Amino acid sequence: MAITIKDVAQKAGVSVATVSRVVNQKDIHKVGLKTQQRIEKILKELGYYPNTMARGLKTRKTYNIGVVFFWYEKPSLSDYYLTRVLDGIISFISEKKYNILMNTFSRNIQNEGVYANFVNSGLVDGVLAIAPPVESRFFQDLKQGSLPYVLINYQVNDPNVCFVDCLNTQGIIDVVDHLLSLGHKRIGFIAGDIQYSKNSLDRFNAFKYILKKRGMAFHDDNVYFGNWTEQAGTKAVEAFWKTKHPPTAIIASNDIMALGAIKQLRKQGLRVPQDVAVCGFDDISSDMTLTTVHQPAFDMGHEAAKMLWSQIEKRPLDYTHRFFPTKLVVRESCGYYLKNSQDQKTKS
Amino acid sequence: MAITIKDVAQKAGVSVATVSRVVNQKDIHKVGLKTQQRIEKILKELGYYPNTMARGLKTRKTYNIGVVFFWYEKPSLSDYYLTRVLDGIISFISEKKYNILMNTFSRNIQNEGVYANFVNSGLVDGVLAIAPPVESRFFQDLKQGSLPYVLINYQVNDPNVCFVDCLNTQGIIDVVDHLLSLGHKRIGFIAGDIQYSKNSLDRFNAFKYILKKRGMAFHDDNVYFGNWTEQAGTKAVEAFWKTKHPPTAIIASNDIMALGAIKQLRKQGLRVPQDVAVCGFDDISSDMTLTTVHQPAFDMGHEAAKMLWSQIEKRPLDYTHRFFPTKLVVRESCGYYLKNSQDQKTKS
DNA sequence: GCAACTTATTATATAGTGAAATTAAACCTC
DNA sequence: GAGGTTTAATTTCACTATATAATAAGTTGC
Repeated sequence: MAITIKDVAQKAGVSVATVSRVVNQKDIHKVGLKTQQRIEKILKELGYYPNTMARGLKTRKTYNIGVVFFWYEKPSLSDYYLTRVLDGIISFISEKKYNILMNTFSRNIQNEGVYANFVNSGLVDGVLAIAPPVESRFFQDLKQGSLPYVLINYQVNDPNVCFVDCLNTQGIIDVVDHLLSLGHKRIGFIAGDIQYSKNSLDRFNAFKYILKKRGMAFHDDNVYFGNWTEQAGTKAVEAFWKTKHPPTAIIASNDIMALGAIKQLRKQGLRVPQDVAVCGFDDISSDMTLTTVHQPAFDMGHEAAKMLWSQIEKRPLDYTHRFFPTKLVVRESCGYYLKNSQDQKTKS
Repeated sequence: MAITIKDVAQKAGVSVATVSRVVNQKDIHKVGLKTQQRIEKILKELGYYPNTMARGLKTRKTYNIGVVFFWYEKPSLSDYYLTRVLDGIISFISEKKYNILMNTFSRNIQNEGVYANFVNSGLVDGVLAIAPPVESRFFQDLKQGSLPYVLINYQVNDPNVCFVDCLNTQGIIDVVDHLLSLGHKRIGFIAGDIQYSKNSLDRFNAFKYILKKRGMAFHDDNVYFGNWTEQAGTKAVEAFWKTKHPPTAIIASNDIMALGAIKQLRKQGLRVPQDVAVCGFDDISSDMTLTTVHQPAFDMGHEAAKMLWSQIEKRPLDYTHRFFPTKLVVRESCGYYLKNSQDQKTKS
């Protein structure tokens, strides 16, 4: 059995209240100096560590923050900008002496009650939700609960709800404009899943918007709806090249799908970027040749954590929303100027 | 204020014990069917969720497992095989309905008391430690505590201590033999920090061992002791090329340092692999051209989690140690045959 | 046939669980 | 004895476990 505050009190010949004061250095002026020192000595001798459960029960404070992310086929951090978001969160939160309680839910299966339990069980002081599914039960439970929370990569119209996001629309505009400036007339788009992902929807809408604004036609058969995986990228290329007019450039809603697309293009004997230009989104930096839209994931995680912390500790909040600019990173995968779609030349 | 079991009991006109039985489905035969149904209805109506703190206090069970990793300059998941280890852990643990409580400590600073607090606070049912520092205070606290724990990437002689590791020695032997077979006579070695990392030490010792066994000379000035970072890789190359006899091949103790080395080599006008062959360790797959030793990080994480879970749930444990084989992955960064160190040709 | 006694079922009351807050009390000092 | 300092006792937090009580139905003895 572990040492309790009672044991310490008994050995010191004082009450538990006195020990508690010394341990927490709270109302310490109510404890005499010599008793204080005696208790401190015994604390070390016995190796006492307060029980978090008991303390949490009384104080309603756990120093845990819940971090939730969602998966498609299986939970995974690897294939994702997710890791950098987490790094940002960790860097802020660990400095503030909080723990991170990680939890992950399926994006498709709506486990009734599981979310609510997580939110209402008193295990965490607040929640950071990374790219939660649209219209999800999870989101409802979060709203109904009394816990502070911050959404990452999700925008809400409610001015009271805290979130951080990147400027998806501008990111897509940049990459489309870049491709147009290279002379591309027909751009394929690989979307993430529109149904569950807010980011995906935003990026897709931005794509349609900017095409129209630039006076370009939008072709249904040059769009593929994937699920963020590499396989989705390969499938998209297969689909595009079954149509009469395959694109000369492809924008994928994330880097993973872009890499999948490149793989499939090469398999079909097409060169990147000579035959087809490919761009991604996220900048996961696992491939140093991919043109992509950089998302400042670390900063977003850091800022979200800060927002949550401010709420938990009841500090003044400068803003409830925060948008981060993206940055177009031009690399080799679309670095060529296109005279026309038949005859392609390299730019010196 | 959140709904408590008392509220439910009051509304249902029964005692709290009865409600507890229904909530946990424990000793449920002691509750009449109609009372059961009535309570279940009220449970939903009021939206009751048990308080984890109160429950944990009584039952001594939290359904949290602590995952600890260590950093050098700042906490980070990105630059590492760490992410895959975590994926393995998550994949097992989330299926078992446990939460992951992540905590990270500095490798250099020994924060007295902090580890012990983490181990003894009753917040977690067990601990997974990823590559803990050698001879660390953390390790002592873990041993002294009564929590079950499993070490990842750390071997201990004690048959009662659970750990998983990869076969570092064989990995290094494979890569050395590969380089020797390509004709290299002078191999540089970039070690991780020997002082704090068990893996690093094992790999370095393996390197010395196999050189001797193959009848090759070991040169002190062809060894550099880094700290796993990219910068360490660049520094190593700088150091090697200041000596009289720079190596024709370099083995780095992890991929990050190998990539740093390649960067610096190119900066100095040397070609990889034509002029210098470079190999890494881990297979972080952020660069598809690097020859490296693959470490089955996912499986290791998965297995470690399973071991821990078995201990926590008092299931029979098949073994306390588990070693995973590595696999040499030959890619471009060392793909050439060397006739002699002056005159190099490519193999067709 | 009725009280008394079983036996099984169902519900309640009570005692922890460790720590913190609140209230009460003891102890000085002047 | 007032006033301040220091310590103690008690209650609270939400929940679970254990022991005990109540209830009901059936069985037996006389």
